[in-house]
Amino acid sequence: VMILRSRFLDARRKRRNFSKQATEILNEYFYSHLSNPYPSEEAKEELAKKCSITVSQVSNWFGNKRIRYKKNIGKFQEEANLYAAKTAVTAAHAVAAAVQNNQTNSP
Amino acid sequence: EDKDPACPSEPCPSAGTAQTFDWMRVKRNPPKTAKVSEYGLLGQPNPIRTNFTTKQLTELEKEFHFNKYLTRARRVEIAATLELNETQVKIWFQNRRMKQKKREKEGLAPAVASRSAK
DNA sequence: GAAGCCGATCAATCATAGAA
DNA sequence: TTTCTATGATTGATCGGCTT
Repeated sequence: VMILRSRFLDARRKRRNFSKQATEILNEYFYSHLSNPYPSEEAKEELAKKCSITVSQVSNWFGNKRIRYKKNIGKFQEEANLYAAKTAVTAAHAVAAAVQNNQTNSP
Repeated sequence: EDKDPACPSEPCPSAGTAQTFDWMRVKRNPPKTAKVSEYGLLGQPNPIRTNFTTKQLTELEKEFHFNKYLTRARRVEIAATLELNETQVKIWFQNRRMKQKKREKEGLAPAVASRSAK
């Protein structure tokens, strides 16, 4: 039959998931730019370096993420809140550190 | 069920403000490759994304190896031979060139050596 | 002013990795 | 192990911008 669907047995067969931290970095960027999750070429290169993946892989990741996110926003709500909180905590730490440093220098 | 954007300027941390931005509303127009089938009859307006056969892809690939760009005449020829629109052939070559460029850019010096495999 | 190209993206699908 | 879901990659086709 039409078993010709053997799409030349692409290279997608040997797919490898990205590292936990790479996904972490990508998601942080995605959710902190949820209003416009379209990283520039420069931003993609930076993300690629941080994640130890190629620029194309970064593009693929954002392409898939955007499509899948808008396909079912509800499904990503929990994840969205998670990263929103994470960035908030990071910001809080920065402020706390600044305050701490300020007090230490004020006898 | 949508949430009324009650607090647009106030970053209330505990509330999951899942706003919908413009990029989430983007919709692509369906492919103009409608091409009502010859004897279709089935209420299939248009299969949307055409699935090229192995034969068609092989011929296109062969032609690409010969010429990265097509002339109008050649395009008409190929389209007729492979039973595709001129547009489909044109688009295929465009995509193929992009693919070629991508491969050249990446398949060149992986930077970090990988001579530890095998 | 329509037509082709480029670069980015979309959207559907494939094939596999991983969870259940 | 088998089934189902999450995810990276591929690709025909679209969108906007620019050139011919």
